[in-house]
Amino acid sequence: MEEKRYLPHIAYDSVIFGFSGNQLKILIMKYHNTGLFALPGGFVKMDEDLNAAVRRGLKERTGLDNIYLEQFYTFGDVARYQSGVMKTILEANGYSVPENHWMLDRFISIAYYALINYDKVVPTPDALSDSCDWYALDKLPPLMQDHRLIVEKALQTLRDNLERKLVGVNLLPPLFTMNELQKVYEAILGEKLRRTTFQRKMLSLNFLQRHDKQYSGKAHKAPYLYSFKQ
Amino acid sequence: MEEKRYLPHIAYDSVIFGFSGNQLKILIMKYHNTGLFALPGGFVKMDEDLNAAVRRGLKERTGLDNIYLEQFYTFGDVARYQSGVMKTILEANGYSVPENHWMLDRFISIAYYALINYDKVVPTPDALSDSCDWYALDKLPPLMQDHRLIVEKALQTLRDNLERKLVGVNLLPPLFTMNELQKVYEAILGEKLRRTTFQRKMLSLNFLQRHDKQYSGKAHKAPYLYSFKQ
DNA sequence: TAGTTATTGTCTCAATTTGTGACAATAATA
DNA sequence: TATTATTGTCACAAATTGAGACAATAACTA
Repeated sequence: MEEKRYLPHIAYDSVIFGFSGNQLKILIMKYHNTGLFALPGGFVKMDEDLNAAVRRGLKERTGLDNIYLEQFYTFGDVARYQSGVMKTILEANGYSVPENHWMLDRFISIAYYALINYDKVVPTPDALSDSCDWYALDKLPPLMQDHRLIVEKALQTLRDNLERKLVGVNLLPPLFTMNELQKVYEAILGEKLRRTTFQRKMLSLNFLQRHDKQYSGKAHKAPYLYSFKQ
Repeated sequence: MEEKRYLPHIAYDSVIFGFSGNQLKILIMKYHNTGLFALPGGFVKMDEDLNAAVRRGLKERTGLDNIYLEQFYTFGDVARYQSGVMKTILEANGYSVPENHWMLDRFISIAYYALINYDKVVPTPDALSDSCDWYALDKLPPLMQDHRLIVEKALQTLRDNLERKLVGVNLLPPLFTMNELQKVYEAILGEKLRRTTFQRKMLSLNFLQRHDKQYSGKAHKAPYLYSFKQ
């Protein structure tokens, strides 16, 4: 936490989405000895691109490179600045915090969301936290500061983008069935979709490559596997 | 330009769209004695909400409150920081600039676009610039730093949002004809639209309130005037 | 081995939306 | 009174989407 290395007043927060058990989940950090839950976030080094800083943090939390990442909003209200919270966290970790410590200042935060393959992730806490875990969106713990709002805006943006881009595939492994893709869409949109209409729509977009069938061992017809073209 | 009053490293830029002569235009500042053109922008006071700072700047440049405003991206690459440019501008205005002046630091910039009624605006330069003028999008002067990129991303976002929200009306006066609205859409999308389809679409959205006809003095049927509901 | 079960791929038809042109209505002009 | 330019609306075709039907099939059951 060397003071001079980071841009003051500037932070980022990331809403990292994964898909498991037919549910949309996100990664949440829990800070040492405080009961405080927060989104994974961090600071930008003096000579580092903003996007690079976020990818660096993502790599540390998930072990993954080349993550689908999108910036969606910058939160800049004065009210989000509560120096007491940061002080609590730092002191719970044994730091003695001078009044004018840079981490107690007001921050604006650039928020990103990421879509990753749940199975590939090894959630990893940082120095200040004792866990980094998946939480289903409807079972989030109380989050510190305005992080709840950030999550909601991330989900809203993801929904909006889902209809324009084919981002849903980033939550799945390279090969997936049409039904799995539909479940992802249903989890994101929060509504049931019609099987035939969904399949027709997806295929008409010409972004899916069909592969061999997947024999699941279940007593029914085996579905095709698909991958995302390009 | 009192140093302590602004958050360091943080700026905003605004792409202010207006509609005139069937063209989309934006406001561009020209700095004193430098030949440099730039987007209107500014800094955030220590105790000021980010959005409030942008509205404050908008008010100064246009004279307007209650502007339709949307944040669309935060630019945070290291490469956008060119201390030489800022130094040139400051020195051309007679400031003597110490090496470590806060305005020469690296900045990240939160970019917004605004939609306003062209006729209501009184473009007003700031202390460092000698003009603030409308430029058609296809006749922009060379812009400093990455401002060209910011404009392009603003236009892209505006296009994307046009299909989801009914933002186009913000570029028109309170009462407008269907044809005027169509011209706005065509200017934003950069393509001709079909009259009947456009009219049917707009009316089906149920956001338009029909008023009396507008007698223009032209030799043809007078069109209805519309306003935006709510 | 033949029937059963659950799910899948595909097809069909209806309903809705969009593309395209036609045409009468109308405000000012000649 | 005819002409002109544009508008509001309608009609029909084309395309897309909604909703269900049904045969195909992988594994299980008996």
